[in-house]
Amino acid sequence: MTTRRDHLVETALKLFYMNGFNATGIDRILAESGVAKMTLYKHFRSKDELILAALELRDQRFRTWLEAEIEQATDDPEARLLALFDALETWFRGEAFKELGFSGCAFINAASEFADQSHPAHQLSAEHKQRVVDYLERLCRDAGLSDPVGMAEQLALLKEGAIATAHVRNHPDAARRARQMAQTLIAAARST
Amino acid sequence: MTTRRDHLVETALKLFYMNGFNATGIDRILAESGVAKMTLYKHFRSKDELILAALELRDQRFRTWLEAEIEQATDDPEARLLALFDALETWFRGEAFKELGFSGCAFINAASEFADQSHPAHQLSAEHKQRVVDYLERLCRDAGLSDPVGMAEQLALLKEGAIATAHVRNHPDAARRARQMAQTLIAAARST
DNA sequence: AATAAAACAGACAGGTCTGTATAAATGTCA
DNA sequence: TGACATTTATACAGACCTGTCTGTTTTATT
Repeated sequence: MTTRRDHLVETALKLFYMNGFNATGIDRILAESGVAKMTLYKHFRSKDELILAALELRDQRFRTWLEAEIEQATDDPEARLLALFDALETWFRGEAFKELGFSGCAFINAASEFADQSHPAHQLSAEHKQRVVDYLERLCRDAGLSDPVGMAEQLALLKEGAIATAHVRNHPDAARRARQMAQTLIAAARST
Repeated sequence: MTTRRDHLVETALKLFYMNGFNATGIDRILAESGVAKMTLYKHFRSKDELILAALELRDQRFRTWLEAEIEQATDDPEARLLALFDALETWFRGEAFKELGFSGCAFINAASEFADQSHPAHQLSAEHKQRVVDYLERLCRDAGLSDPVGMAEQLALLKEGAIATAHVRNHPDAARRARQMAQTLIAAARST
């Protein structure tokens, strides 16, 4: 029965994502979740460990959501590459994770706050990004593209650019622009 | 003679950029700069104001550097669009702002820590991004592209994607990939 | 050299932070 | 019901934070 621990991580993720890691105190997480402080420190050795648990939850949740969104959009392998950007747009508009809204990418945010490359949270963020690239590579392979690795990296780069643009400048339509660019790039890759 | 104030803002920018805004205490900035606390509060009403001053300095410095880098690279208007990504690569490799190294984009970082869109630091970040887009639009116009506004937005999106990728995943070669993508997209735009 | 402005050092207040200690309350399961 | 583990409430330590206050020293101007 880890329901107490889970509830804690859930609340932590929400507050960390919406207000930042350093700016969110433990007391706030405890108050919001209704969990006692000693319970937190029974499950986690430190706040840092809680942060890591929250990011791991986010990684799992986000990738599950993204893959489902893409795969239920269409069966056509090439159309799935574009469906990525449709998914992004619903995310940017706050329709994906209703209780969280959209505050950029939790992992870009983590890498910002924990700038040191060797920090566990930064490393975990890099791993998350890599996992997404790996998934995109699979999609590119399914679409029969000649350079699935390269195209996956291209799509990932467009995705990161769209996220940053949507967040910093509050331009959710960056997803549509990225989609258009992806279309052009895929067409160019196909004709080689 | 604002040399004392300038030195303070300079030190603040360095520490904020390398270690984050919330994680950097005022005492550290004072110790590193050798400025007394009362001097800080004579020039700024609060830490937030110091943060804004540091970001304004960064905006000015970064854009000056970027424009110089592009304009001294070549006189060919179209080649300048690609020179953007060469500049990014030297930045990612830590050769641009020697004393700062590379810790991502200060404005993406600021938007991460101050997630609220109405926060002055977030707004200033959005303005910085917009100014860069405006500059790129000028370059696109000089290159005689048919849709300078749209292409500037595309290049900016590639730039943001490259920055995020270079920082989070520690992939400075993202600049080169973005350059390649830009080339393809420009070619596609020219042939319409 | 005299006067005014600026920067200095350092203590301090009041608050917040993480993490620990203690003891009461709650729930679980035999 | 009784034994046991988990969670709770609350107080606390020690560190750090921002911002203020006081008084001294340095710097600039005339």
